[in-house]
Amino acid sequence: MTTDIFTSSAVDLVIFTVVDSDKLSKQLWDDSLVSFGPYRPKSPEGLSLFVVTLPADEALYPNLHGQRVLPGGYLGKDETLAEASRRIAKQRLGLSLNTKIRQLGTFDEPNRDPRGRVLSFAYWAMVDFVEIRKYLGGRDQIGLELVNSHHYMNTFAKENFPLYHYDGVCRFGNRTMPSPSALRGHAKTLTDHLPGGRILGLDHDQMVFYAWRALRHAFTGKLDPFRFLGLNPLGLEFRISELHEFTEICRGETIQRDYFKRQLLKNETYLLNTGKTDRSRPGKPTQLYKHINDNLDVTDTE
Amino acid sequence: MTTDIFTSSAVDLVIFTVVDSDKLSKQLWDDSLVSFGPYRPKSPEGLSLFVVTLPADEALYPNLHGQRVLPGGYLGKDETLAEASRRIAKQRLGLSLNTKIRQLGTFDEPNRDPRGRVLSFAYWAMVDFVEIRKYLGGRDQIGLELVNSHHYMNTFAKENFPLYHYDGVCRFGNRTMPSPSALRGHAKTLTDHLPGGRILGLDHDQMVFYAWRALRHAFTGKLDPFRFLGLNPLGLEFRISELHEFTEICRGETIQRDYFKRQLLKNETYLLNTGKTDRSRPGKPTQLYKHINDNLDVTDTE
DNA sequence: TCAAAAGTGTTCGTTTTACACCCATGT
DNA sequence: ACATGGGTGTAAAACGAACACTTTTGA
Repeated sequence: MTTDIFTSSAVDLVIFTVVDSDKLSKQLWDDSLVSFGPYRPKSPEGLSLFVVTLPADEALYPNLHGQRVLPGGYLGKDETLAEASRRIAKQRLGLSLNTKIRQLGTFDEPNRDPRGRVLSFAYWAMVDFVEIRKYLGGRDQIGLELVNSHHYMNTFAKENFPLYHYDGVCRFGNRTMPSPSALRGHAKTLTDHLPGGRILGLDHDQMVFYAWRALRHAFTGKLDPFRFLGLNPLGLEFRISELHEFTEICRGETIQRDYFKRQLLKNETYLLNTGKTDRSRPGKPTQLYKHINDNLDVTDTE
Repeated sequence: MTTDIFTSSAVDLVIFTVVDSDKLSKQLWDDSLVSFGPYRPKSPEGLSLFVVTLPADEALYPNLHGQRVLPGGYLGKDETLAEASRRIAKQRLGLSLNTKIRQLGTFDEPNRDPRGRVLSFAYWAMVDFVEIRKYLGGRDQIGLELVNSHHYMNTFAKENFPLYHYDGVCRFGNRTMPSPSALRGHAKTLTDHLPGGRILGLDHDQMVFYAWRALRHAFTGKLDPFRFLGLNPLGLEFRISELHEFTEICRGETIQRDYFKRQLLKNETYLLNTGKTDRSRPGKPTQLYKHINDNLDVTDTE
């Protein structure tokens, strides 16, 4: 342990995963593992973005009874923060984090942890649902908390302003566009000021929100999101429309179908047309695409 | 002191300042305080961006003899990181940091500090040159290191590719645009791979580079850079062309004069035309502008 | 025959880039 | 007169948003 006399150093992990929520309920025995808050879709809704959570440790946090938090742990003696992140994922979730992990920032509010001064180094990553699925539930009650879905975005837009007023919307917060107000800056709203209120314990809602904002980065401009994340959660071959949906959910905004495709397939894309046709869904059959790099494995820590 | 048994926690500060390098030499007795590297302008060059440095402590770092580093210090017992940053600025530089300070990230390479494992929390800010000027030189040899200037940018463009190939260029590194290569990501070059080689000791070149990238953010889109920085270094009333130059130096790229002005003065600007005419420079007299908020003081820590 | 999803043509307004020329000043 | 820096007109190109219509399938 590396607790010193005055402060402890901990690492907290924001681990995202994306899964088709229709398939989700069929694949899981116990759907209390998956928390949608008040945003459980009534009808099939396609992809949803989740974050991995655990119940708060009753011994450490008697006041947080029943609340859920992000997986975390102490920083070990001779570890780097990245190493600690992967170790903690392994120890607390059983998960081998072999995608890219990124530093989020240090959370150092003196009162952020009721036990005393704990510095938290937050890291984030996205993992494949098939990896995390094995560890859901069980003794440790590993679970998923909804971060975003089309259902959430639609509900939000109905109860507030249309989505184009925002620079991105998710259940853990949003930012309004800078232009309309004379302030000339983004105005952000976190869960404290959202109708649903806090979702996770401690300051972990903040961490999820900032991690989500970093995640949005993977989908800006001409960037290759798979390369950025070190992960392709869509499978080896996929439809453009699947990538479209994935992008919308992660960015928390809608993107025109036709424009998205045209931009994507413009010169120097990271996609390859496999030439195969997929007719697994209703409607006109589609071309399947794959990533130019067959392997996105992450070997280095950064 | 908060050194624990295994690791120390330190805060390092990347403090930027902008000054007209012509005025600079006239105002300073000893211009060895200001290091341009090989990029000292021969003729008047206008604004330059600098970072505040100190000589490395000979006692702590016998191997770094003669090298300069960022101001830093240990994290105190009951301080937040932001408080520590302001305290260290005061103690090591005499400076009251009353502009916005921002977290840069945690540097935790096990071998980054030859003394042993030291976690470094880097913060960055921009301060007014008139503030830092008082403390330059003297016993502590507080000095400035060039980060960017038109002279540097022009030299760089001559020796490499034209500036539009880059997403921003400065003496501590640059990023090439994502599009031309098939990689679909930004490719960055740090001082290790730049002809001049390392500039500061330890891993402080990295810190300056990442801080500079964050600084560039202040000048994107419709953002008000003064609000972002908590500082207006141009004086109460200034020319558009001064703001233009300030922006170019900080972003490390050129922006068209006419386009810059039109964009800036479009609806909902943060500038006010004072109606005054300035004829302090050759050429046609100019309108002077000021910021809509007379006061940019920062009261809260974040 | 119809709904669903994909593919594509076209329009329109805005943003960005570029170039050009004129203006008002001090020297 | 002219160099200097400021102001502005205008045009082309690129980009983004929107809309509509066609295509191809399964039910």
